[in-house]
Amino acid sequence: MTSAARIRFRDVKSSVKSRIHAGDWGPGALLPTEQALAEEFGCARATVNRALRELADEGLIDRKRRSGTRVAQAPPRQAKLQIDVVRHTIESMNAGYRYALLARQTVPVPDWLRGLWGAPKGAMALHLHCAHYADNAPFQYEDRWIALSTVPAALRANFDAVGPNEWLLRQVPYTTADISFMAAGADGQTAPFFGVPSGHPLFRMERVTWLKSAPVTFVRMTFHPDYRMQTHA
Amino acid sequence: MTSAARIRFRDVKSSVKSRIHAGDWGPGALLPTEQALAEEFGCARATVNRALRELADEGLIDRKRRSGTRVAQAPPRQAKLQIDVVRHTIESMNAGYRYALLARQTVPVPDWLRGLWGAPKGAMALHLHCAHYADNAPFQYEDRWIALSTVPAALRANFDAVGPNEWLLRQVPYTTADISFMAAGADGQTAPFFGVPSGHPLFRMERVTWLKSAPVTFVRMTFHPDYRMQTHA
DNA sequence: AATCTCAATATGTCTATACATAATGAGGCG
DNA sequence: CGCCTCATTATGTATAGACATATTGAGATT
Repeated sequence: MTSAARIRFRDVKSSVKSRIHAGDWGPGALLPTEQALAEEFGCARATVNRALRELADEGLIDRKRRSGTRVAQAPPRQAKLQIDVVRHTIESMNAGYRYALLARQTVPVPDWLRGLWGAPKGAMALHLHCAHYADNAPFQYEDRWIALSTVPAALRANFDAVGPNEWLLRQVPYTTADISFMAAGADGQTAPFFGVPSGHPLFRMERVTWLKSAPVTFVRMTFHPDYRMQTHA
Repeated sequence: MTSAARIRFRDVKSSVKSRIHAGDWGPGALLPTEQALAEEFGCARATVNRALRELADEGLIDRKRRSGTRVAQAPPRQAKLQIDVVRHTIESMNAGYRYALLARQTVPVPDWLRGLWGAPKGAMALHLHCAHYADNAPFQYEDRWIALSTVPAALRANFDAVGPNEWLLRQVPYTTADISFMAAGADGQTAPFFGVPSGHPLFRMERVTWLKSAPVTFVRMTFHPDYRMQTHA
């Protein structure tokens, strides 16, 4: 029969992982060397190396040259969030998506935003207010600022059909961003939009976006009262 | 002098990445084969393979056997959150950490939690209320449920010194969890704790935890009014 | 025109070997 | 005793070569 199917790095990886989960090696314990594991599994050291490297990426083990490989002290509690375009979020709920541009204004960048962006005095921005509906129920209120120094094309863009988020994704695809989440009370714009009293708790996400180090956009997304953001896998 | 320093996979990776960022290859574009890139960079195919594999892990490119490697259509907007133990969060702000157990009760698992956990009727739980302070200012209110069927040792544990989160991490280190974030109004417990009026918006995180498929714990963590959760690099 | 078969192809993985690099600890020296 | 030096060691990375595997497009068959 298949005397011993060729070992794959996935087998080594899952085998080591389950031994850790089973408690064979407790937190802080020193694992055998790659050499030793390679002999035990009957494979090349490179195969063990790849397995252990991926486990280290996942945060399950810590590796240090010369010292060896140890089980991580604190198991990783890291959450991955998939930040989708609102339209996709809504469509994946099998709901109808509708979008409306509520207001549009070209203004000097206010001081608080100049600080966030690191923009010079006198910089100009396009300020938009947008509404996103799921099956005609208000879903998200978008308060968007676009840095005209970096994205001047925004002035000539018509945001009636396509929302600024999707438009920006096409214009400047590869950006870096800082995201934060918080609770906020419904204000003069969001309270009437969602039909809740002023001060009502709403989930909010803010994102600052740069292209290299040039400011691109700042957006404050406020969600409907029952919204929950969940970790994804 | 150094005629041509040996190429490393990091060099290949960053070179390909910057070409994509620069727009040399737009979204959807087909990249050269590993073979071709290896010749261009003067290195082995395995080196190019590792570079491209990592870029694919980051979501920047899509790879398919025989079809080749393409620049991803939608640039990845994924956020990684580092969920730390509260004590670490507070200590890393250079603030003094203080913890207090407010209430402790053994009760049958309520229906809403039985649903979340998939627990049988009549299961028992330990229900705790805890307070976490940063420099004596209220920081987080913890409403904790522990499944006694899976973690019976919790009955004999003394949660006066060590909080249930850290205690559980030591008892059952390797678990899977579902995390969600939301906004909540201050209630009978949290409003007096934080000194805000009832209904005041507060950021909340809930986590359901299993060991394999056995329920371990459910926790509802409500944060102080100014709390923001931020993405971490 | 529709479907089926098969060879070509790009990525996926493994091996054996080699050298690079960081960290450690032992031994020597002041 | 404290400090420096250096060999040792485990991981980190590169290479050439090989085989595995999914997918596709072309050509053959229906």
